[in-house]
Formats: sequence, C-alpha cells, structure tokens
Amino acid sequence: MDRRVRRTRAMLGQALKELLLEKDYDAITVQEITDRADLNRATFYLHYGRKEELLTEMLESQFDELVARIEAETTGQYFWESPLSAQIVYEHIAARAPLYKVLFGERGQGFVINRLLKYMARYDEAQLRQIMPEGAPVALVAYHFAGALFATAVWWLENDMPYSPAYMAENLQRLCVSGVVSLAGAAVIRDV
Amino acid sequence: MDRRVRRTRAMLGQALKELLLEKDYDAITVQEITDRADLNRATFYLHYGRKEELLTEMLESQFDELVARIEAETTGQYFWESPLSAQIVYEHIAARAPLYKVLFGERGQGFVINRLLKYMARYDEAQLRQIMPEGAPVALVAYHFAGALFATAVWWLENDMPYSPAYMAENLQRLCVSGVVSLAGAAVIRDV
DNA sequence: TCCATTTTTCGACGGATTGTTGATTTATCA
DNA sequence: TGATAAATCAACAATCCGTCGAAAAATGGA
Repeated sequence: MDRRVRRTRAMLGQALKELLLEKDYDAITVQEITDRADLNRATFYLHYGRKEELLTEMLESQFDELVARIEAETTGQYFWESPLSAQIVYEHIAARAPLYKVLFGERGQGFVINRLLKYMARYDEAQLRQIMPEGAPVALVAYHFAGALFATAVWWLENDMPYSPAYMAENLQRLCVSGVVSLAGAAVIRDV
Repeated sequence: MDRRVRRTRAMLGQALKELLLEKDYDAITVQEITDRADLNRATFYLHYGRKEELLTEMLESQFDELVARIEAETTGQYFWESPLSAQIVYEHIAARAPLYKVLFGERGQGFVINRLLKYMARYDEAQLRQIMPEGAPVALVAYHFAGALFATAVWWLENDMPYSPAYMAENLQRLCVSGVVSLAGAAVIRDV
C-alpha cells in the first residue's frame, strides 16, 4: 500500500476521532473532516464513499485489537470461565471512554451499535457452542450476553464509570452464569 | 388541542412510519414526509424542529401502550416473577416487526436504541429495587436485563422470528433469573 | 538519478435539502 | 358570526453533496 494512502487514511481517521469528541456525528461534514486533516475534500471520496465507511474501518481495528488482547491474556480459557475476559473488555472501554461514550451513548449511531453486537455475539457464540448442550439456542444466548455487556457499558459510561472494571466484570459474569439469584442471596458483591 | 393539530401530527407520524419501511431513516427528507402526508413542508416546522422529535413522539406512545398492557394483564406481579410480562413484550414486538426491525436493526438509529434502553431500565429498576437486597447495584442490573431483552429482540427480528414469543420469554426469564447454568444443565428448554 | 505511475490538489458544476420569512387563505372553537 | 389559530404558498440564502477534468506533487522501481 502506497505510503501516501496510509498517511491519508490515518489523517482522516484521526480527524474524525477528534471531531466526534466535539460535535454530533450527524453534524460532521466531509468538508470538516478534510479541513481538520488538512486534505482536499475530493481526496476523501478517493478513499471512502461515505462517513460510515471511515468510522467502520476505525472500529473494526479497535475490536480486533481488543480480541487479540483477550486471547493473549487468557490463554486456553473460555470467556465466561472467569471474570478476567470481561474485565479486559471494560478496561478497553475505559481507556477509550470519551470516544465510546459518544459512539454508543445518547447521540450514538445505530449501525455502530449493531455492528458491535454482531461482533460480540459471533465471538461469544463460538465459545458457547463448545459448552452448551446440543439443541440449546446458542445464537440467541450469545446475543443475550452481548446485549447485556453492551448495555452495562452504556450505563457505565453515562454515569462516568462509578465502578471499577473488575467490579463490572464480576457482576456481569455472575449475572450471565448464575442469574440474579446469585446477587439477591446472601452474597452481595462488594463494591470495589 | 386543536383538531387540525391532532390531524396534522397523525398524518406526519403515519407518513414517517410508511417511509421507514421503504428507505433508510437518514435518507428520508422532511419534504418527503410532508409530500406523503399531503401537507406543506412549512407545516412540519410548525410542529417539530427535526425528524427525531417526530419519531421520538411516535415511540413514546408505543412504549406507553405496551406498559399499559403489561400492567393490565399481570396485575400484582413483578416483571420477572413469571415469563408472562416478557412474553407480552415479544408479542408487542412481533405485532410491529417490520417497523421495529428497521428502527432497531442493521440501519437503526442510536438515539432510538438508547431511548429504548433507558425506558426499559427505568421500569425494571423500580421493580428490582423492591426485590434485591440493600446495596446491590440495582441500576446496573436493570441495564443488564434491558440490554439482554433488546439484543435478543434484535436477533429475533433479524432472523425472522424463528421462535415463538413464549419461548423467547421463557429463555429470557431463565437466563436473567438463574443464568446460563439453568440452560446448560439437564433441563434444556424445549422449542415451542 | 530518472521516469512512469499513482495520488493529491484545485476550482467548479448542478442538484438537493435545510430552516426561515411574510403574506394569504382556510379551519376551528366559543 | 367573528376572533383566533393553523395551514398554505412562494421565495430566500446557506450549506452540503458527489463528481468532474486538468494540473501539480509524491512515490517507488529501474
């Protein structure tokens, strides 16, 4: 890939990231992105058809990065075997809190949310298929967990992360594995 | 409220509903909405500042309608006490499947999804607060469940509703209350 | 280093949508 | 019926879109 292409795309991605922290995604124009990146507007259309493509490319690389880290730090473990995997996810989110708060929160984008759900569910489904018995609605359960992780992350970001990643992960794992009864009983999770 | 106002708003809402089934929300213009409703474009701005306001108004009334039905059919029961409440939710969704598939699915809108999550979580939190012990992260758990319900609904709609509302509700309730262990054990839910 | 290839720039184009204006016509309610 | 409110209509400037062709600049291989 041409050095100019790499440079141009990186500049456009960086410009979009910056602008996302300043104003609504819908309100961001191609002109603004290229102005910020100090590139000509026509150059944008040489690489992307719409804003969505640029944003999607950014996100995919972020997600791949996250999965790679999980694989590296939890070798041989299933995602739900311990809270560690989930903790890495929440840490990943915390490290990018301003951006994710915008993308997933109040003024977020539907296609981003759906892509995230699909990404998480696909990863989850592959793992659950090895654990759950034949005939179980694995794909459905995977979406259940993906949705729970997504929504708790949204709540966490909206409320300025009042709990630690470890606490969030512990809570998530208990709810997914053992349900609310495991919280409602004697053993209430201690805040961290 | 003036009869003309009621009529105008109803026409605009109906026009938007129709257009949502035909093209992406983003691609729908105010001009198209008023053309479809056989109203002048200026009339739209007499009632709403943007498309979002019209859509939000539509959704709120749908949600209120759903909650009213749940309250009426499950008197004195908590939402999670039986799968009945959740079943009513899935039935509500099924009855509006084409519209909800557009609003929540692939090309859905972030503000719609967030508003939905918040609406569900608020309802859920009020109930959970009466069940769960002091000090439990009730708001967080409420979002967990709201996200699970949302994501399973998305999956359900995307896959053309392969399970019955009763099955979806039973699965949701078991996962939320007792976790995945209640499915992974001997008792796998039978497909309905 | 040189040269062919690729990328980026520049200015400009028509077309579409936006939100608002003021004057006019129409419908409603009391 | 008459005062009030709502809807219509045409027009406005402003903005953003996607695309174009020609020119300039940068790249990578010979």
